[in-house]
Amino acid sequence: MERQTRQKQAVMQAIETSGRSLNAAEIWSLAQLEVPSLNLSTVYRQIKTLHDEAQVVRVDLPGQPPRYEAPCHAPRTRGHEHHHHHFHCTGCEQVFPIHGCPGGIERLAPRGFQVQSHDLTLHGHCAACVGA
Amino acid sequence: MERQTRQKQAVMQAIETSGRSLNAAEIWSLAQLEVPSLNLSTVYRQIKTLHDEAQVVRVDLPGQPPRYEAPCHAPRTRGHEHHHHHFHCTGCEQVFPIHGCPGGIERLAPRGFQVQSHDLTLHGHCAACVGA
DNA sequence: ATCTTTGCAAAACCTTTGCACTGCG
DNA sequence: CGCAGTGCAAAGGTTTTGCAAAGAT
Repeated sequence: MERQTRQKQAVMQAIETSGRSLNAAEIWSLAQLEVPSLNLSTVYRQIKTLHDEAQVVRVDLPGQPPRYEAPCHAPRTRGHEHHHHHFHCTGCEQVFPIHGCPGGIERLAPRGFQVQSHDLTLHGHCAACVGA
Repeated sequence: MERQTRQKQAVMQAIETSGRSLNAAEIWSLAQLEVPSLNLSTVYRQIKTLHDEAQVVRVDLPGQPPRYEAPCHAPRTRGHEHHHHHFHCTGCEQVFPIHGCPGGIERLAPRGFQVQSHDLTLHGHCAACVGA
């Protein structure tokens, strides 16, 4: 049976309250504000558990370590995660969700290929880094 | 001054003749057919050299180790690499180039964000794996 | 008291680096 | 020959795992 611990809560809360996608180290930093003794291994283990329970979604961006974010149920579609993409700021390295999606992507595949899904990542400067 | 070696030729040839994007291990396997004693470190070093010389292009797909491919000069645009994306086959794990690109991607960014570039990856089954 | 979860340290995995040797020019 | 390039082994960075101790129920 699953137990409630300060560590687990700290990890979950870090992911939920950030509003963006965090990698393991970022989650660790944030969760340590809550539980200073928190160990990185524990963060990885909690991430794995939460991911298996579909409490967090893994976000893979090209050339980057995996990030994790809280499931976004906005236009709730039968329990499915809302389809969205990500903006990667090359200034502060933070990753933000973006909600649109260009159409007609299936048409780009070579003839005979079958598209199951797609990932789109935008790179650039976030509002804060454009100003700076 | 730069020297010609069997190892360098084997690495370059593996990348050029494959017609797709290869990771370090794949390059190693292929190049070893040519030079069986080839060391993985040498492969990494040659990749780095070739990449610095713009002889190979690095391809990062979400959640995957970096791959490398020969530059595609098709619609040669003043020496620039032709802008393209990739199709990742979830069956055979191979990666293929795709040449279209959906428009209006900049419009997806949040207000105040500045888009510099983008990556698009399609996932699915390639023609061979659809048939199988 | 039981049994999951934790912290620590070691291992695993991929990539890079130090160093002496090979071999191209 | 001289020095770029190679092989090997060791080191780095990140994630995973083994194990004894801690702590939730």
